[in-house]
Amino acid sequence: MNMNTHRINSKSQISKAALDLFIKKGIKATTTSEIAKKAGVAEGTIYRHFKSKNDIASELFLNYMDMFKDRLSEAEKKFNEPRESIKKMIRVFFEFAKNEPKAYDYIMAGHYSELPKMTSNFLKPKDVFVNAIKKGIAKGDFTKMDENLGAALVIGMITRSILFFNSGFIANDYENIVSEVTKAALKVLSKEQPI
Amino acid sequence: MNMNTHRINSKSQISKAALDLFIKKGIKATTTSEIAKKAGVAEGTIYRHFKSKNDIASELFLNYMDMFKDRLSEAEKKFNEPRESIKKMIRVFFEFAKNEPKAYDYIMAGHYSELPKMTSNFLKPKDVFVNAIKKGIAKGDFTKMDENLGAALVIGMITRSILFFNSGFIANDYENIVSEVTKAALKVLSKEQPI
Amino acid sequence: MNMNTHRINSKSQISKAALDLFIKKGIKATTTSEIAKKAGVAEGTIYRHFKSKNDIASELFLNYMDMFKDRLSEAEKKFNEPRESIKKMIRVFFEFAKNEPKAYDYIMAGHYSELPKMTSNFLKPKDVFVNAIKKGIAKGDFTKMDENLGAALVIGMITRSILFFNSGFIANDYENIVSEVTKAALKVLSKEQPI
Amino acid sequence: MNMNTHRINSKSQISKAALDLFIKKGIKATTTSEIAKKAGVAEGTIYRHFKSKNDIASELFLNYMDMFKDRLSEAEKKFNEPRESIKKMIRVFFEFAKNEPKAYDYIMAGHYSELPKMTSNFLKPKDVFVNAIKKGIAKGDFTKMDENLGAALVIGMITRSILFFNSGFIANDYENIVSEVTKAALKVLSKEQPI
DNA sequence: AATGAATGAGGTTTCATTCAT
DNA sequence: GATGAATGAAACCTCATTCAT
Repeated sequence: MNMNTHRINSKSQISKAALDLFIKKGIKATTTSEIAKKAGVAEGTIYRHFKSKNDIASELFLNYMDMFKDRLSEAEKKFNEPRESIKKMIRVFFEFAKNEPKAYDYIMAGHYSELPKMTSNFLKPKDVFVNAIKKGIAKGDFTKMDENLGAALVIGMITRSILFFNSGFIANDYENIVSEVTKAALKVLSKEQPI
Repeated sequence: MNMNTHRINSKSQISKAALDLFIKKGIKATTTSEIAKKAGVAEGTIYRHFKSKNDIASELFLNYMDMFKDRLSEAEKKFNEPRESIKKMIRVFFEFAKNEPKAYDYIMAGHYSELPKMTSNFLKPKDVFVNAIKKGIAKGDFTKMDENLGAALVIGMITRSILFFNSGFIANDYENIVSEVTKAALKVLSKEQPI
Repeated sequence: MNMNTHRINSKSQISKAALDLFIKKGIKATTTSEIAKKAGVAEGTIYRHFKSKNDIASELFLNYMDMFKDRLSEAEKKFNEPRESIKKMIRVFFEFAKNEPKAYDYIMAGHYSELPKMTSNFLKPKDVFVNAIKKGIAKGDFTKMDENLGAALVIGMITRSILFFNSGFIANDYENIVSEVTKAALKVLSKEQPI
Repeated sequence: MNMNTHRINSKSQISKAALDLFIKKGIKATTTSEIAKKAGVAEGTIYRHFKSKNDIASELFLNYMDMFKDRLSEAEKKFNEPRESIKKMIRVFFEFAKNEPKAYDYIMAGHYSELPKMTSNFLKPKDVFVNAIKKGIAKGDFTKMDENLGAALVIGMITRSILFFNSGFIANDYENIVSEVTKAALKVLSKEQPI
């Protein structure tokens, strides 16, 4: 009997199981026993791969947050034109929510607030927006405003739209929503009325 | 020794203490012992006023959500002009966040998702926005769009701005932010560029 | 407002309520709050009349046990003829079960075993049977046997029959059962076949 | 320190400890802490083997009741002659009380009445007696009577005798009591006077 | 005498973590 | 690496009793 047959990667099984449960019930409300059962491993096995339950939660959060921020960063850097950067970032935001729904939900749910202290002196996704907006203002493409407020407005529109869409409140199809949100964001940021 | 016998109002002490802790740590992560200590009562006293810890959380959520929705409803009904309704609702939103910061935080934090099932077939705050937007579109004041998407855009801008403001990201003063958000919301909803 | 209007006798209300509940759920499982509610008094009132919850249980047990034993004693003393004594005692036993069903159930349920220590150096009901049987043997009316065993046989038949009857297992009517049990008891005790 | 790690059989230790305590004090009055201490395990260990304290009580009751009923059934089936069946059943009853005194006490104490609801639509021990008596009446060996009443009389004599014997009221030796009770039971059931 | 809010000890249960295998 | 029984601290909750009114 090959003990490793179906145990190619216990760690990733555990991560996946934990992610699902953390999203659904929160970190505190998820038990190690549930994680183990869902991952198909023994409870003790969790502790060969993670220091503690919170450790799983932290690792997941940090990884996904980083991944998300990197995708936004890439999008931003792709264009010199701030308007194009913003457009691309909005699309990437929506795409991330669509293609990595669990990662997205976990990041957004804010369950990490249950963690002791997520020291967050690293670059955050919002900072990528702030940068792009700052550039746009400097270039004269965007109307003068506090760039953090600008980021709040744009990110707020995106996230709430995704939330409402996922809740089934909005009938429009996905592409349509992306384009509506993009239009709205540019309206808000632009000096001149976009056509 | 019996300092709390016939305390003016044990129930409200408990509610207040629980609210603070629920916001800070979530419902599950808050212990009844912490609530009791903070409220200055014995742990058993909690159960003379509430059926369970979750019961406190539910009552708080339902009460505050109702209060919030009522204030928005009032604001909406005050004007015939949808644009004026929206303006007032945005102000009321910000005002609620400022004057009842704990109620606001609790509602927004989404900790109630830890509760068994908050059956929410009652009128939600977003529905008040949806109504006003629908009216505005009918009247020709607002551009044609899915009214739920419109609500998502407006509410998203408001909530994210409040979040960023409370996090200290935005330097602008409060009044300024309210007016910027209002301007942006009308830009997004309007057919014609507002002056 | 006359406060005493419906409070003629709090103590007996409490006793009655407690008896019902003790029978149904046992002493430990009955709460003072339930007793108070059922008795229509405040929880604190219980402690004006009884030292403790167990005190109610003891008082009830002692009172009813005494009452029961006295009725049996009376029955026994009424006749010189042991056979007649036994007949009467069996009838009194059944009658007690019928007329004071709660007292009977409480005594029989054995819930008093939950009490700290029911010191039982008083005369017990079984001793009345033992006496009558001893006399009958001395007189030559009853067959020679350990008088305690005789009492066990007779009491066993009575109590089990009542139990089965109250459980709805036996279709016969009450009178019939009394007479059948009496006949059986005499059969068991008698030297000669009773006619 | 970890003296109990991989103890031979924690579950049976817990069962045994619980049985003793349930008999002595009742289910409700027995605490999980007492059970754990007596079983030599940690309190939490109880819950690896049982869903709840009541679960232990139910399992014990169901198991022992079944075991008891099976032994009676076997005894009944061993003979075609109803008189022989009854004789054997009485002996088996006494033997069970002697050899499995705790199981017997637990079944008889009626503490299971503290359990939520022991749905008892399974075959009960008394039904085995009812069957044998019915057969005896049909065969003309036993006098005509309600077979449930007959079972009540016989079971009553047995159980009360055992109770009195265990309480030290009866001086006779065990064998003697069994034979006296058997004689009495046949007297009660038989048409003709047994010699 | 009566009330009932408050108490707090103690009950049952949960669960992250350990460790012998 | 993996297991899973056992642990025990700590969680939630109950309830007999007290005491200011």
